[in-house]
Amino acid sequence: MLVWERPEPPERPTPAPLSRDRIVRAAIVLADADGLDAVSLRKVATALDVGPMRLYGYIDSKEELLDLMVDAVYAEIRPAGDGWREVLRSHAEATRRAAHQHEWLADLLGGRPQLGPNALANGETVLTALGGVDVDAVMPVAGAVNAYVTGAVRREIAERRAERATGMDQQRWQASRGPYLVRTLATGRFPALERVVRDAAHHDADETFRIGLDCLLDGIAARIAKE
Amino acid sequence: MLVWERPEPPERPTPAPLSRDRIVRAAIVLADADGLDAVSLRKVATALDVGPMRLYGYIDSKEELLDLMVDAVYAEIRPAGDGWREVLRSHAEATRRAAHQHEWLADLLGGRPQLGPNALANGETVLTALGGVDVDAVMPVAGAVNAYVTGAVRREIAERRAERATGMDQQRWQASRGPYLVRTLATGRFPALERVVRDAAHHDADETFRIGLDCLLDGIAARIAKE
DNA sequence: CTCTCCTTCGATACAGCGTATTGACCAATA
DNA sequence: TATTGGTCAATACGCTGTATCGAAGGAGAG
Repeated sequence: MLVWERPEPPERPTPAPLSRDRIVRAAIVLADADGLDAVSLRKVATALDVGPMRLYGYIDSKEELLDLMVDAVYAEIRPAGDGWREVLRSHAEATRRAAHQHEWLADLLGGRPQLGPNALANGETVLTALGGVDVDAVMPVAGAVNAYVTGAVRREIAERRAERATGMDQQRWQASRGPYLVRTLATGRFPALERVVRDAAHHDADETFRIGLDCLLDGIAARIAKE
Repeated sequence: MLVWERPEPPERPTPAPLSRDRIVRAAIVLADADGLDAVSLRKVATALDVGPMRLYGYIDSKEELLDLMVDAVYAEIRPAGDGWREVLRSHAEATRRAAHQHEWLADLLGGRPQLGPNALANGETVLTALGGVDVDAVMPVAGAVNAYVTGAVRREIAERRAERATGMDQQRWQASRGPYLVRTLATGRFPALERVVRDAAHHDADETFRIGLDCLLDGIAARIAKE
């Protein structure tokens, strides 16, 4: 059969060039836009114009993808400063900033040991800054700051989401949590809570985070100086 | 047709008596045994000998079930002691103990605002203990302890799981994380990390938790005393 | 150069998920 | 007794992560 009447070979779809980097980037775009629940291997694959199982050439499971996402964010967290205290604070605040930019990070923080290269590099920077400190105290101290950051960020993001959820349709505000809390406090069963809500100054999220962090750093300074 | 040859009416299955309490208990049993992933509305329903949709009479969504589970655990956390410091420490350690008993709690801690009656009662107890403290400092201080506990517990449980996962089949140990870390440290790219791993005393989980908590409480004491 | 085998890869398929829909059933009313 | 209204749970939908397996492509032998 002549070329002219012979159909072209079936258009072999150019296999989209793939890499962990492209996959992770696509996943992060999805997560930034619509939260972690929006990250499914199928959606990531679709975004890359690829079948879902293609991804399994690059990762073994979805958990690994999430690990890669977290490590990718750690690349943006570069603590800096002079002396252990400044570096620890910088690390804490950079992590918090990253979580503001990628709220889904709050869902993952502390969920699995982070052993990716960027997380390790981050740890290295922090531990280097603690080089002058008694070596036995280094891990617990760095760990404590990490723990505080994890917990504080998670709570902050959780609250932000709750507010957003109730604020979205204000007509449903009536059925939502604000009035529930007001009603509950009004029962008088929680006088201490009530007092604080009524009388205390309202610190914003930045202040609250900084106050807790300062307390922790003060306590660490005292402990380090003691030795 | 005579009674004798007439069949009995179809056995109407006695509707299993249900309640939020029974549902939550069943869910907790599942989660304790096989982790949060093992908690599906279907499995909970099956455990109660009931169709999945029956549950929606008692809860509106799975998230609500998880909220109820967390609040049920808060019922077991009763901080006690004399003075704010003892109560805060008691709260922290009781929460940690609860997470040891219910590892899935670590997955949920800090994930959503806890407004259940037991969580509120818990907060009330803590805030009462902080009654003598400057009212403006109470929330940030209690929040900081909560944040630390959340983060520390999450990391601890995450590490415990990782160890368990690699320890389970020790033949696969070779392909697992331990050697990866050894190899990575051996590259020399992380000298500070290496130094700490090599030279530092290894605190166990109890000590590590306590050290961080002590730092935080020391810092809080200093801040409170200042005013 | 051709044929065969082996490996690689991704489409299909599966088991399970949360929950919207809807049809059936029961009790109360006309 | 007939009808209607409301309640409740069985079915069904769209989605998930990933095991399986058939097909296609490359390498090696005749």
